Amino acid sequence: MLESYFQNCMFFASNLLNRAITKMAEEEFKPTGLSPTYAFMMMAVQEQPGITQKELGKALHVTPSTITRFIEKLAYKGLVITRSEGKMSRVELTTLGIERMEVIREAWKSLFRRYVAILGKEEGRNMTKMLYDLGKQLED
Amino acid sequence: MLESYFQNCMFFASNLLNRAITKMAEEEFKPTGLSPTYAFMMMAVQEQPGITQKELGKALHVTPSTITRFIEKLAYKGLVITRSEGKMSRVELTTLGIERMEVIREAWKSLFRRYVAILGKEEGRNMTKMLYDLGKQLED
DNA sequence: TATTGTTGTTTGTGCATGCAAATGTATTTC
DNA sequence: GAAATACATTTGCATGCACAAACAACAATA
Repeated sequence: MLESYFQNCMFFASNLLNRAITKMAEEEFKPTGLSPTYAFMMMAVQEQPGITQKELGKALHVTPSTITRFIEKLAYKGLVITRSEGKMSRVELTTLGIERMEVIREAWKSLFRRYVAILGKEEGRNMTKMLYDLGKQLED
Repeated sequence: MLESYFQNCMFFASNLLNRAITKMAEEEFKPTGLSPTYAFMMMAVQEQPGITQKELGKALHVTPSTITRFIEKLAYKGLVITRSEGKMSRVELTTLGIERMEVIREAWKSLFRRYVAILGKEEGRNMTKMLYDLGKQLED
């Protein structure tokens, strides 16, 4: 059958998984009014106020251009402000942004709970670690 | 540190991995002139000539709209033709398409070899299966 | 201090992909 | 057999994201 034909291709399998988890994440983050990556960006900024865009990119594994635009949008929504310092631009949360963090944290937990409900706590943790390590191994 | 803060989120880990393997796949499929998903579509069509777009979507786990557009593009490149049969549209390879399959198969093997070189054969297979099963579990 | 190189950010552009609504075709029901 | 329903495809629209080139600030060197 056709499906089994692709089953043993890692690109294919990873795509499948990624679409599934992304969909889940999008649903869970819906109450925050942000899509997951934006929300993670907010968390990173809260965790390290005044963080540089470069650092953000490193932390979230996204490209500088993506960071620029995401931050732009978050700023437009009034959730962060940037202050440019020499050639770099530092980001922090606004009070509105800080307020919003509550829902975001909650959504994060929900996402976690949701896949743990399917996989079990142990398995969820293991799989996550595995994915992370695998990703690290494959990226140069 | 910030990175470790996100390491145990599955959405995050899956994204990391997916970007890594996608990049790899794109590189390996470059000689085919197609990006990986198009190439897989070609393979699926070859495997089951006259396949319906619905079936294609099922096999590749992509949305009907995506299929429509991909097929459109492949048809535009002269690699497939579609013949509409009632409400559905069947796809098959053109001779040009069939010729192209050689490079595609080769690229597919290269991709495989490439991650096997990093992970080992056994591990590569295991990981792929794991990803696939995980994806299946998480998608409803 | 003018030049050259390095590094962080931004902008232009392009693509994969999904969702929701529209369209066209088949099937059922009355 | 006309109307309603179901199903496959297409279209309109939006979004996330990357790459490459441009830009801006800083550092080093001659």
